[in-house]
Amino acid sequence: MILNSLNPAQQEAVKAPLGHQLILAGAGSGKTRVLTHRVVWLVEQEKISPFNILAVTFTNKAAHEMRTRIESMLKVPARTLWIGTFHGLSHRILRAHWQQAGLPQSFQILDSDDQFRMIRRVINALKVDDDKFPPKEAQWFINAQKEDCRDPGQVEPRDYTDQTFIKIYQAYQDACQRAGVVDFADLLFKTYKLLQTNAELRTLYQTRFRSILVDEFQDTNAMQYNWLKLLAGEKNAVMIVGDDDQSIYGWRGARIENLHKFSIDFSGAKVIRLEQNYRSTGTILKAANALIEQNEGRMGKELWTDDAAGERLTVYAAFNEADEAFFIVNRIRDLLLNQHNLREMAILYRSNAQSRVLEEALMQFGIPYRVYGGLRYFDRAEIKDALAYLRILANRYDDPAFERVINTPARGIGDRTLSAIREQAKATDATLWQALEALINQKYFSPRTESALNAFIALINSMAAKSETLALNKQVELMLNASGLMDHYRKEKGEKGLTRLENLEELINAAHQFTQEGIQDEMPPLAAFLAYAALESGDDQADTYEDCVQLMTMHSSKGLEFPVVFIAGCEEELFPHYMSMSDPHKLEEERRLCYVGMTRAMRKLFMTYAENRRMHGRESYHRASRFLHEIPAALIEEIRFRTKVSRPDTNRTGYQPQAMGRFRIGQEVNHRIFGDGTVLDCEGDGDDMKVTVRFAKVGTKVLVVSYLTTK
DNA sequence: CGGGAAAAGCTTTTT
DNA sequence: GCTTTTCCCG
Repeated sequence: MILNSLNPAQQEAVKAPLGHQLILAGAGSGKTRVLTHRVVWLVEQEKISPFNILAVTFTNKAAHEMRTRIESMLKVPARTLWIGTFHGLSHRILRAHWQQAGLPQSFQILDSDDQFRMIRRVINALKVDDDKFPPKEAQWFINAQKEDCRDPGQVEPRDYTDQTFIKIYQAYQDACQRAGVVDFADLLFKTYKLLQTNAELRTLYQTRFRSILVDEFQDTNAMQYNWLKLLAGEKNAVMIVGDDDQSIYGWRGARIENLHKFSIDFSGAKVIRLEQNYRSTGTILKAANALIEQNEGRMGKELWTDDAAGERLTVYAAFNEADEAFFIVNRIRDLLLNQHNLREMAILYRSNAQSRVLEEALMQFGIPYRVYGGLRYFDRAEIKDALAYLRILANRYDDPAFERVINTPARGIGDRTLSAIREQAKATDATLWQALEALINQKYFSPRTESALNAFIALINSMAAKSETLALNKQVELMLNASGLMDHYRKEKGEKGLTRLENLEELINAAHQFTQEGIQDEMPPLAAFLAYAALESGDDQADTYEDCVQLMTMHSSKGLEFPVVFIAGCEEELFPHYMSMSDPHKLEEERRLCYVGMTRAMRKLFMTYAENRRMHGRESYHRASRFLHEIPAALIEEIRFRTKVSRPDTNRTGYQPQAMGRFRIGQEVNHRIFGDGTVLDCEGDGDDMKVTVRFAKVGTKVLVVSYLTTK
């Protein structure tokens, strides 16, 4: 094994004796290399079998990447090595011991949308006022309780509101149990409870995993911490890798203090700091260090580099969001002329809503771009419909699937019928399918409704019978046609229907591909495919080969790097976000987010803000973000076209707002026919000047100035 | 049952 | 304000 490609701190981490280790790994310090080398070291030097190693990550992407790297470095096969997400690993354990966990063998996983619908149904069934107890808040409450390992009976109600939420939590758990479904938090919680109560299984896993490695530890929540502690037991060695300065998921339950707790709970834990950065220029690191120093209670860490200082950061003060977008686009065009590829550039922002203006500007200049973090494939409505059919084929009692499928496509089963079924289910503590059968036996429905319902039951049963012996992809194909889903979406007019059809057809391919690659242990193919869809719904979406500008939130940029980074919207109220400004802890998290954004940049970092921005329909004026003021002025080159008049230069391809006469980018204008609008771009001068204007009512148009009046 | 109008959100996201 | 969801009616 070759270790001389690693620096001393990295080597220390890789070669550390078997015991607890806390690796504080700064941004761009090569933590994935350390983790993968460590696993190889354990196998080759410590002679630990891959069978005895467990590596835990947060995302499937990270898990896949780690496995690929380790397998390419190891000489022995690593199939027995467990690498996965907390959820994936828990799922695997629950599948193996479904009986002991009190689950049906065919149990299915609810995603957050399914969970939401289920909770909404429970609230209605309990006749609780959903204005006072919105499903969203109930969902939040339930997940927060689970993250702290509390069953409904273990929650201490502080007031009447809590009592009602506890009632909803209890009813929701009962409904899940009857339907044989578990939500994401349940995967971990049930595994935790299983190992806690079942000494035999606990010993089995504790004996097996002699060495445990956890990535991105600052993102763990309370339950994940307990889960890990339980699995580690008294004897096993645990190495965690994390960075307190990059903790940006506090709002979804991540506990930054888990990093501090680790050194106490896991006795003798040694702290190793990886501070040498291999990504950014000295200037970028200096700026990021200065920013993060403003936070209190840090574990302490300062990134440094052997690299040159590089260029100063560019800060641009824009009039408004359109001006900001055009500044960025102009810079991208400049960079293109300077041998940069589009894929080397990223535009980062605080919230997704900011992408629209940026997209419009990019589009106007014909610059290809890619927005990350849209709707994922397995989250699309048509795909969820199809999956719901598959789920009900596997398990008739899957209530969320039943609700989705019962009248999609429309087959004459209306709301009234459905509420009768729900009432019956509630009254007899049964699943919807059971309630439906009971009501038919009681001759409850009108003949017309009854025949529609019988047709539905027959459809599901016949699909199940027919598809039993088929290969997975043929099962999917049969279901899509027999259910009428294909016909349903074929009828939908326009581009939308066509895309949906394509998506459905793609599902057949996905199923086919899944069986080809399928190494899914003992699980039946259909159950395995459904679990895959719920747990691993495509973060492999990135076609990095396409050369285009990358647009994403700073949250989704974590772990990535780009030669050129633009951070847009560096204004008070937007970044830090107004929802996070009053709480010092939230404010510090915003600062860490800024730190994450800045440390994505390898060579050049731009930070821009708009003095005037339309937010929630209002024009609002904001000052530059405090984060900009926390960066030493010497590291910044500020551009402010309105106060610093630059000489007109016709050779310049960059931004020239001074040469625009009466109109400038961002100006509000009025047109006799098109109404009010905003100037997006100007070309030429005098009366021949052409102006691109986005009108509120009719969209974007290019006009000659004489038809416009300033506002 | 589907379309249009009214109403309700409106930070960040993975599993 | 703009977009998504819900609600109501033909």
